[in-house]
Amino acid sequence: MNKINSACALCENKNCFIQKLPSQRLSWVDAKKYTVCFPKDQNIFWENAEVNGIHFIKNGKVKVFSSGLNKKDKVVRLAGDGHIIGHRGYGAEQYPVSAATLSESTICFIDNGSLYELFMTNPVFTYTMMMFYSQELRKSEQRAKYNSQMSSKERIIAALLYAKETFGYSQTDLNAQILNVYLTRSEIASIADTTAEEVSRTLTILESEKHILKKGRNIQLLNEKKLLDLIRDYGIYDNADS
Amino acid sequence: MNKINSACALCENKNCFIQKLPSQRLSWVDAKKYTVCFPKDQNIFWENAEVNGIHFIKNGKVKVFSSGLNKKDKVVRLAGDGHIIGHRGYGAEQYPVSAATLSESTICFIDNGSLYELFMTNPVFTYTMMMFYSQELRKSEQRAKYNSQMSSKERIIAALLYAKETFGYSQTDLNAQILNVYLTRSEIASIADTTAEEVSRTLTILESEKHILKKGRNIQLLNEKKLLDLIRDYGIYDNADS
DNA sequence: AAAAAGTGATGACTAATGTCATATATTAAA
DNA sequence: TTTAATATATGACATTAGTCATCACTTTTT
Repeated sequence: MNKINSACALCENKNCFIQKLPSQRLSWVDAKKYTVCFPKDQNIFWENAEVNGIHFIKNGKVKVFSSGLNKKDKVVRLAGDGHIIGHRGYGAEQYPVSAATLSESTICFIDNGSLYELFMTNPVFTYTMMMFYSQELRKSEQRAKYNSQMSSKERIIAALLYAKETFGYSQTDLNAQILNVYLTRSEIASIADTTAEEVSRTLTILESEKHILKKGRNIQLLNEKKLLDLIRDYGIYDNADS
Repeated sequence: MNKINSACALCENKNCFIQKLPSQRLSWVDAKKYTVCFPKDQNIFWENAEVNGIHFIKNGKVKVFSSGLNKKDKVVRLAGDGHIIGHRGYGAEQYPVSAATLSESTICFIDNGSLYELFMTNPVFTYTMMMFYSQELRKSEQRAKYNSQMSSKERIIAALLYAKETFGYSQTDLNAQILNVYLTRSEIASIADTTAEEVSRTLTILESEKHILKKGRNIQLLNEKKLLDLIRDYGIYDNADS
């Protein structure tokens, strides 16, 4: 967790939201931001903690989740390079969710005050940010819709494709389409709104149907298009863009 | 559907978002907006139609819904006086949802171009709007969370309380807490992510438990607090504000 | 290497809730 | 008013998916 600030202008991550600011503004951000490298499986912020700003993922893998009372945690979102986290809390007193790293991750933080200054002086930036929220809202409700209409099997497939969408395939073995993230059965279950047992069973079925291959802790998607076809009726990826 | 424009400055609805603009800006809006009175059960906009702007409910009752393929429509949101509709679509090509009136409603419309001008020249307005989106996102995910953790009975109670939250009680009989909106069993089911039959059954049970009273087409909440207690564990109304 | 902790797979069982069928109200239309 | 159309209530049944229990397999710790 060392502070490792560097100049936004030189940042290799051009998907970052901050890059949408006028370039002369970037050095101002450099002075305000706070960049930290988190090891794997570390909380970035906690549900119900005070909201102090927004986090920008320079690189890494993050899950955003909220805790049910009796039941297990619910993974609300996966986020990777260039994505924002903590924006759900922005404008509220406390975070409605927690965030934790799924792998070592470098994350930049900008505090509320600095953000407000940016928002007040850069209408296009603010507008872009607002459009991002609008899009997130659409996605959230899209997901709510298919959660209520899909079978557990379909939701599990959707969760696998979502993980692929967010983190892509492993770069070590480019030909094999191996998900570039390790998620426990419980975590997949949580994304897919079901139980770990159901995920185990379903993955076994999907493997027997030659849709996936379980490779140790990792999952290979043998035919992404076919998987997509199994759930396409719901129009999930119609307005996908992240 | 007559155009019935009037001055925003004189509008009795002070909850409207437009009222957050500097007062000298309101007459500018007057020239741009388009106010229409819709009869009951009329579509305001359609899913997949081109998005041309945002609608502001001056007064009335509206449901926002999206159509599943095989299954029935899903009610995404209820909206009343002062609420915005169509903001989900803003920034996208097409509306992800439809909106229809549940009662006669007067609705003001502002086109994309005018909105953009407002957003570029009124940072506080834009910021407020962004915070609204942020809040809607929190609510949407809060709802997704409890949809996945509550029983159907609890979700139906939550739907009733949501209708109360949005439209309040009937003004004709102030002492009786009669929901100020008529929703079919199917519509309630759609809000509560269940079936019309389950709603019928559950309402009968809730009546036998003296929590509600079915009065013809309307529903009376006999003890709102008790109903709230039945679902409070989920923290649904913790950050409620609409 | 052995032990312990965590994770995954799978069978048996249960409970919740969706589906279907039918009867009954209620509202709208003829 | 009669008829038709729509909405609601309720029973019987089917099915999905959750729960519990057990075993096997991995990874980490000692």
